[in-house]
Amino acid sequence: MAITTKDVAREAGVSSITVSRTFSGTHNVAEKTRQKVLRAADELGYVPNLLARGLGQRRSPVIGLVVQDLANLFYVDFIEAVQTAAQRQSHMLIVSQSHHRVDTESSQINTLRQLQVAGSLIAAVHSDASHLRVLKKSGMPFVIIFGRWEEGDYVAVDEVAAGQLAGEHLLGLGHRHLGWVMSGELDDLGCGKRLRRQGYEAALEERGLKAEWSMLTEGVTMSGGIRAAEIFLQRQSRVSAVFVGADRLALGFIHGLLEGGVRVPEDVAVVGYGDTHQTTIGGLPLTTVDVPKRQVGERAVEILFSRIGAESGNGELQQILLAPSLIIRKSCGTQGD
Amino acid sequence: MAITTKDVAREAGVSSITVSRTFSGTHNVAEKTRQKVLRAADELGYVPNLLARGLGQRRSPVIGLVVQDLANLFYVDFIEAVQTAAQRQSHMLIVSQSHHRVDTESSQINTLRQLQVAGSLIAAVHSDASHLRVLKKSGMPFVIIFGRWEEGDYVAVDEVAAGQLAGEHLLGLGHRHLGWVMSGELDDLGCGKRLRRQGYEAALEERGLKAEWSMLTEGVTMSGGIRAAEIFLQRQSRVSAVFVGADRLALGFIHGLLEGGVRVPEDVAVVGYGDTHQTTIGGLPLTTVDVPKRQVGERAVEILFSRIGAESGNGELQQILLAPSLIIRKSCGTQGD
DNA sequence: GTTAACTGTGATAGCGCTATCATTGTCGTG
DNA sequence: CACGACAATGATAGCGCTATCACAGTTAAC
Repeated sequence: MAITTKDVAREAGVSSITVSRTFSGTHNVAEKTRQKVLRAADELGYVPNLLARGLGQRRSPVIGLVVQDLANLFYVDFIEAVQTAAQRQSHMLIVSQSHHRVDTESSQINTLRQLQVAGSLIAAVHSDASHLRVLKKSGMPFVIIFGRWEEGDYVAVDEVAAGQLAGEHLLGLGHRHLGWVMSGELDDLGCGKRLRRQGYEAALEERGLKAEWSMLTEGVTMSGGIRAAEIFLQRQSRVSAVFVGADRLALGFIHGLLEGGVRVPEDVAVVGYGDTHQTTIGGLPLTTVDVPKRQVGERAVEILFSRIGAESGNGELQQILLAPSLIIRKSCGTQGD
Repeated sequence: MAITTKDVAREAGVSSITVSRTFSGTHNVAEKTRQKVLRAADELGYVPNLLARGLGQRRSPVIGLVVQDLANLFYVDFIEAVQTAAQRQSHMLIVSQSHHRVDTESSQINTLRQLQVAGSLIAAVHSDASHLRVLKKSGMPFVIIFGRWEEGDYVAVDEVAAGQLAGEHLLGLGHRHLGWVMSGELDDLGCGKRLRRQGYEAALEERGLKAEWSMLTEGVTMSGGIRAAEIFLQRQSRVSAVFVGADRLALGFIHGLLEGGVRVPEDVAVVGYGDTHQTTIGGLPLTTVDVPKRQVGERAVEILFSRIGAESGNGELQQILLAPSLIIRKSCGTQGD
């Protein structure tokens, strides 16, 4: 039913291979022939079938992306960057979500393999990476993002530096009684949360201090943050500054504090992490550790295509750590205040 | 190189078709045979090749989505809903962006066709829909979203109602000198912006009023809104309430007003449109017309799959208009104020 | 016991493209 | 002008799967 290279070939008075070559651009075709073919194709409404092409080449011009949750604003700019970078390489982008579950992640990856995508970007859920090993053996190129997996390529954020940035900022503002809140969910790959915390605690230690209060939440939702604030308030501690390891959590936390009659930043300063577009709560813009999300996407795609282009196996691992930066808004006050 | 049905067949002592049927689930296979096949497949590490399957069936288990700009927060929840709905139907989702250009949109659609996707969702840029007609002829099912195209299926928002909602809210608060700001960019398909404006003006007319100030901006960026505010301020008009046809624009507009020393909502009330996660500026949460974005996604996918399932051509057009709703926050004050 | 309906399996033939090998012609060089 | 280098095109085969047709075996119905 569909119009094929053969139909176009007949119309143009050439062979089907010439038509194929005209459209794939992999071989020289004389300009005159090219024109004939294009005219014939246009006349017939020919559209190349990329599945057929892909079948022969064992891959389709598509890359896959697996993130935890597409509704998370954290990923918005990242995805835009990835799509744009993919498009520049004439590849389409499939997005899917793992919903923080290893089994879902694994099945998404599997489907991508079945679709013969050229490669994938994976925001892996968990440090249990047996399915990644399987994937690696399969030969499909992939790059881990926002997480570290020492056995393969990754582009991640220097989480230790992120924690330090937060800690040093708070210390610099004169706080001496510090705490933290972190999601206690399933470990992310490479234990980013733990590293973030370590960086934070390292900053404190440098001044001979220790976190005086801490808490692990379930999930990274606003309501998780609110609950954390409730618990914080019950303790009536003298803690005056808190690093909250995710913006949504931080916003919830601030909300909870404000509701509880605690002033932010006057009574308690709060630093978030991620910078996720949702920057303000109760009129208070959040000071947070920003992650270069677009850059992560661009670098990851770059690495991915270098793998796709190359013959399998060769090349050393590309393991990139990008530096976070601090965005000072109002939730910690400022030195001048 | 890759493991094929044939390899599995040999290992399991059946024919390759039986293997195929075991994995595609389209025919009965005796439980005992099934087990044998699955065991053999597992042993060999067999993964079905969906390109090959797709080649025969002329479509792949993928649907496409074309939006204007993936970085626009407006689409976040929508995309999440679409991905989830697609996944429920065992389809992957390709996302791409048109960057507000008809030619880009057209080429994205074309690529989707080449990939033999089962169907597409298109947030069409423009009322010039010749490429949509071509697409329709090609037989690939598609549903227009956030826009109206009378020649095909669509799921859109009742823009007139949205404008009315905004107008009535402002009128209800006692405002009598009203204005509006709207993106003057390329028309969206079905002229949503114009309808929104019409609804707004209809609400005013009902009270015998007219918009006393209006402006078209380029693009829907914050800076566009800021520029609009500058121009608004130069006019020194007595306008006390403005409907701004996009949230980003509205936030910029408010920002510009505040910078110019105008109080919001005391001096000027502002209603936005879209409700895009970015809800607050200068400590002021935006009152806005909300659009049921997730619902649009779910309905659109539903319609799309009904087309994919059906034999071509039959069935009447599905043209859905969903009702917007008003989210009252603070940028208009409230009756009580 | 015959017909009919249904279940489970197989053989064959492509789906539309391109890798591979082969062929023809064209040009420059000594 | 003979030779090799290269450019342009073609013929063939096959990528891995399933639609299609075919057929044996089983069960049900009258």
